[in-house]
Amino acid sequence: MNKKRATSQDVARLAGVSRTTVSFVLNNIQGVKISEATRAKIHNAARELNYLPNVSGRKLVSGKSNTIGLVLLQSFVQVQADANLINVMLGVEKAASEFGYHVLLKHLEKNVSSYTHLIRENSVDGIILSGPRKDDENLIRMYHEGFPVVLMGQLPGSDLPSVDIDNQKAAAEIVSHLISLNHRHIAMITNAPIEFTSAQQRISGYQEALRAGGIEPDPAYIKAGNYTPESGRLAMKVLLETIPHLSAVFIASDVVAIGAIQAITDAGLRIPQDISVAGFDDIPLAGYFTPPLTTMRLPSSELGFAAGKQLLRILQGEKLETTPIILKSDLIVRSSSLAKENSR
Amino acid sequence: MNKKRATSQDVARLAGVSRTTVSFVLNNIQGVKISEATRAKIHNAARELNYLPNVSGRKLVSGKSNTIGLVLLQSFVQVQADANLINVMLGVEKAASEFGYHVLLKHLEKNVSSYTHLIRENSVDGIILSGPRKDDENLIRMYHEGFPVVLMGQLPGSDLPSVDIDNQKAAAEIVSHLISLNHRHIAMITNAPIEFTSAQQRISGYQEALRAGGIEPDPAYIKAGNYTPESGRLAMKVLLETIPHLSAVFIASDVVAIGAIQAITDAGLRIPQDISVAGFDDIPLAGYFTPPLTTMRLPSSELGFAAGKQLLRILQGEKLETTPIILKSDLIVRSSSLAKENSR
DNA sequence: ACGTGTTAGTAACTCGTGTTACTATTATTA
DNA sequence: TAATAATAGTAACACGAGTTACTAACACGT
Repeated sequence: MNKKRATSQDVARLAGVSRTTVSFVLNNIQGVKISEATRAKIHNAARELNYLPNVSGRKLVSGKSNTIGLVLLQSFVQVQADANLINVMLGVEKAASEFGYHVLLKHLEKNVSSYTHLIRENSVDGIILSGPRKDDENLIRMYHEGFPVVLMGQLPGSDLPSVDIDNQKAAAEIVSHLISLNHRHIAMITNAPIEFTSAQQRISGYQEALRAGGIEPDPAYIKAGNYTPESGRLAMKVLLETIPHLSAVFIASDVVAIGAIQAITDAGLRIPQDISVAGFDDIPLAGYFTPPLTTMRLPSSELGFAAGKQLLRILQGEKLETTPIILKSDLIVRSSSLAKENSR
Repeated sequence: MNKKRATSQDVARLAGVSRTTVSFVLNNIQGVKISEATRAKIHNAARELNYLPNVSGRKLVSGKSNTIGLVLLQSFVQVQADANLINVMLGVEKAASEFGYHVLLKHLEKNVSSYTHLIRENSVDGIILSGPRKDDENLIRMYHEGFPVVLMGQLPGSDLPSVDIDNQKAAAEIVSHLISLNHRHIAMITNAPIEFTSAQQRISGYQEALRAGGIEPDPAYIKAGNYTPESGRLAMKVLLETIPHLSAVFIASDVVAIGAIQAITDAGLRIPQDISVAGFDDIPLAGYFTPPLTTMRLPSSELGFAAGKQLLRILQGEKLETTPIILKSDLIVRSSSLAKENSR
């Protein structure tokens, strides 16, 4: 059935040389003298036998796996709702394959610290951790023991290498946009439960922008979403019922926003004439919402690519400053936000 | 910096036994007599040293990598637009981890046959191929040489193991739904360029349903989409301009559908009063379109899980019939489809 | 006392590769 | 011509496990 795959021994035999020479030639080792003639013989033999080095053997001696782990700690719903995640993953994969690395995918909803196994058993050389949790004391210890890790998203108070967007600044920017349209009563729905770092940072940005615009933030204006459209619908319903004069809402996730939009429409209000809506993420469908959604575009595949590259640098032994890499996001203005008439 | 990880030799030394004994005990080999006392000593030593077997060493002798490859052949836009893909991926990962396998992720937009390397160099034991191309003659040869492969989606005319939905039946089902609502002039927009198998199968289903309803299919009623909302918008625009009496449209992708919906709305027509719309996929946002979209729900994570499980069965040496595994999809009726008044 | 079994364990080999240290041959120089 | 250097290549070891074939020690029955 399955023909035995050729080993370097087979190549050596066919070329009439030693295995050592084969290794030297095929790996193109510098500073070793081998005649052009034998080199050619070896290359021919390798081609004829369809030889590919067995990675296990190679790994064993090198101690490296040439593989990086991409570990997703998000819950299943969270992963499902994150339309940008696939881009992040492909970005990581792209960075890895440019360096000749493979990507091992791991989803750990529970048993959250078992990713350490991956490194300790030498399945991967390093890990990109998406969705790190604050309560993961394991992680910081690992890092200080020298485990190569790069975080997607930040862990406040730690000095681990990370790649992220500036959530606070991005949130501030889009809320400023709403303020510049004369809105004063601006509510917010978070992307995630408020204990999550990204939610907190986006809240901070929202508050920062309000203060900069001379508006005192009111906690009652903030409701928590949890990734899903339904959570947005419910949060928006509450906001509409409890906040008078509401004229704009910033929803820190496009997916949550579509639920909020439905709640607004169901309440008989028009977007943007009665209420302006701004989202966050710029998922591929955002431009096709009713109405098309003003939002912040995140550089998702760039995030993945940067994280991959950063990890590979670490693996290559480069010493690099541990300042987080922050990529910038762009305000995309569409028709869901509109200058407020003085009426309402 | 990075403390050397313990080897089985270290464990043996600490327990005062030979490495062989350590291997026997930790792998719980049946039919080997080792006293309870030594067993305990070894387990204690292993725990104390935090011992994990190095996979490279293990792979080398076993010839197995305990890893399966998940290879995506879709183009970047195709991946981005496929909101269900992430579920498929997690489904595969779940199946793999239940069997103690890892998942290697590979995206090959070009250089499409280089996935064979993965197996030949022993990086993975088998492959799940998502988005197989018909022109990949490589693939069939590989399969007959005994390479373990499972396809996501079918390759017509081949007998490779595959996991898929019944595209034709699902399309027929949703078109029948439209017919049951008295629609007679039903157009279609494909999910992908028509050379793609899934597009062809869905077209067949559409035509089958029409014929079953006593309607002769008209090629002019079919336009091709290419994964994106924009392609749906353009296709729908053409349909609206060229097809008289049009009262319903089946769009074989929810993402493409949202573009079509925009085109319909832009033309001043109402959904579903003027035109009924049905999609395909039931992406998480489909219930929040304006109006909520009637569509077919695909068992995406089940597809991934089934594919993973099937591959693992093959790797376990089970001989199984090569009939494709077909999972069923469900009609989800929402408000974008409505019975036709006799007026229009 | 002798052979036979059983128990508890180990030495030595294997997997496929990378790499160090060494040798045999030929060419060059004093 | 003898000493030296350069060239072309190899033997032997290492990596960390799994596994086969073997042995030493003791118990048992006759």
